[in-house]
Amino acid sequence: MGSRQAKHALFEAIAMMGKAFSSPRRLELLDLLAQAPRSVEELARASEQSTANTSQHLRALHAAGLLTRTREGTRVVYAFAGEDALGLWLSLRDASVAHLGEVERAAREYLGEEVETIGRAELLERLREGDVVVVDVRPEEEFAAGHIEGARSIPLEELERRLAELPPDQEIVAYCRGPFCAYAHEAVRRLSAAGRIARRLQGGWPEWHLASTADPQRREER
Amino acid sequence: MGSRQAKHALFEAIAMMGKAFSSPRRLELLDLLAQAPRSVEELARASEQSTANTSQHLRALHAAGLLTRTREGTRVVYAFAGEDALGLWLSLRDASVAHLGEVERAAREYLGEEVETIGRAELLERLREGDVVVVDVRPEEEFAAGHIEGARSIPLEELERRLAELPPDQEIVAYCRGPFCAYAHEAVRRLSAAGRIARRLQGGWPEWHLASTADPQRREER
DNA sequence: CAACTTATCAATAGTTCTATTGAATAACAA
DNA sequence: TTGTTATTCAATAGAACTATTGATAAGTTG
Repeated sequence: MGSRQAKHALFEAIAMMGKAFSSPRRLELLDLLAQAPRSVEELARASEQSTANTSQHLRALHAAGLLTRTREGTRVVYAFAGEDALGLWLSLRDASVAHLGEVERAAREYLGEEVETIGRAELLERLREGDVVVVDVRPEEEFAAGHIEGARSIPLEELERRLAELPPDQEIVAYCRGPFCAYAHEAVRRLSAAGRIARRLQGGWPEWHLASTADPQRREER
Repeated sequence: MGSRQAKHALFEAIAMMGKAFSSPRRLELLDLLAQAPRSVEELARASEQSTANTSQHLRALHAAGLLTRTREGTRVVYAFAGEDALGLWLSLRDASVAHLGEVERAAREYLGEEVETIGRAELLERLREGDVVVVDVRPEEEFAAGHIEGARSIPLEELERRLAELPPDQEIVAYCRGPFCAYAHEAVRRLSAAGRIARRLQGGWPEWHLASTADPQRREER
């Protein structure tokens, strides 16, 4: 036992996982994939980088075991490999917010002025009472890939046009991709401007989903 | 909203946290610090690298907000910055085991033959019944920095010499630094060879500690 | 103050990582 | 088969990271 070499090999192997999270480009891809599985080309377009480069990064994430890869005809679709992988990404992101001032600053810069929020617990309560409308303001495909039960899909661009669909006397809760997604912020601002009572859900679909399915605190037995 | 530049800055900032986990040397330091706070020199010795190099890596981990730094006379002591940071390291490590065959293989190689284990729930039960002895086989300083309540400290090197301290008719549970620490494996082998009934606790002190203090599933509200 | 211990800084060579380009491959359809 | 689309591969130049060395700084002790 205690062989230095074996120990080094062990840490080297674990570092592969760490390296997966060490490039901003890769993190951007993870952030997109947290919403829904996507093809290389879609991801390349969404993150504004070349297909070849996107493909390489996806390959790296796949090699680290974070993503699955499925061929669909001529396209290749990548998706998160499981809830632990998704959870790890969210934890890393949250930790960076908690510990790095830069992240907080960059987030404020990106998101603009803060709006009123509502937490998971309170929303569940209000849903039970039935006096609230939940609106998913992400693109339709992401809604289709998974959404909060009972929510209706109104992508941000269509919000003003479809305002009549929302009952004028009920509070509206908007949500989108997560804490760093600007859609819900913007939606609440526009709804308020239109005279509605609106709040933004803390977190977004991935956080909600994970909190709903989590058997809390399941650490690998070893 | 939607400024590409601001978005890139955000991911760039988050990637700082990821980069902290991308070097095997740094992971080795984190692994040591998960047991107890330590000075630069101790860490350098324990991980068999130069002081200058160790200092640089510690500086990087500190910059990522994972470690705290305290001057104590002529020494500088580093420690984990909080339970979320510790939890993040353990999650990353666990995910790498779950998803990367290399890690599993390297671990088996390093740890040698598997021994009988006991889980947290069962141990808690047995402790309540009082028919088990828990032995912490880590170095004494690590025991001093924190240990399972009711455990007694017998560092691995002293195990044979102090065998008489352990009641011969009770089952013994040994634990050490974690799933990749060879001490408990070795302790159980030696105890079995001495005719005792012994098992190894799944995980080690950091896992136990975190599971004991966790309010499960606390995601930053945003 | 001088000697000593511990830790950090600064410069650098070697290595690894990233983005880019253009070519190669896979699946499909005409 | 040929053409088309989507993805990956291979080579490469430039950027970032790592370990090493020797010098410097902070704090203690005699």
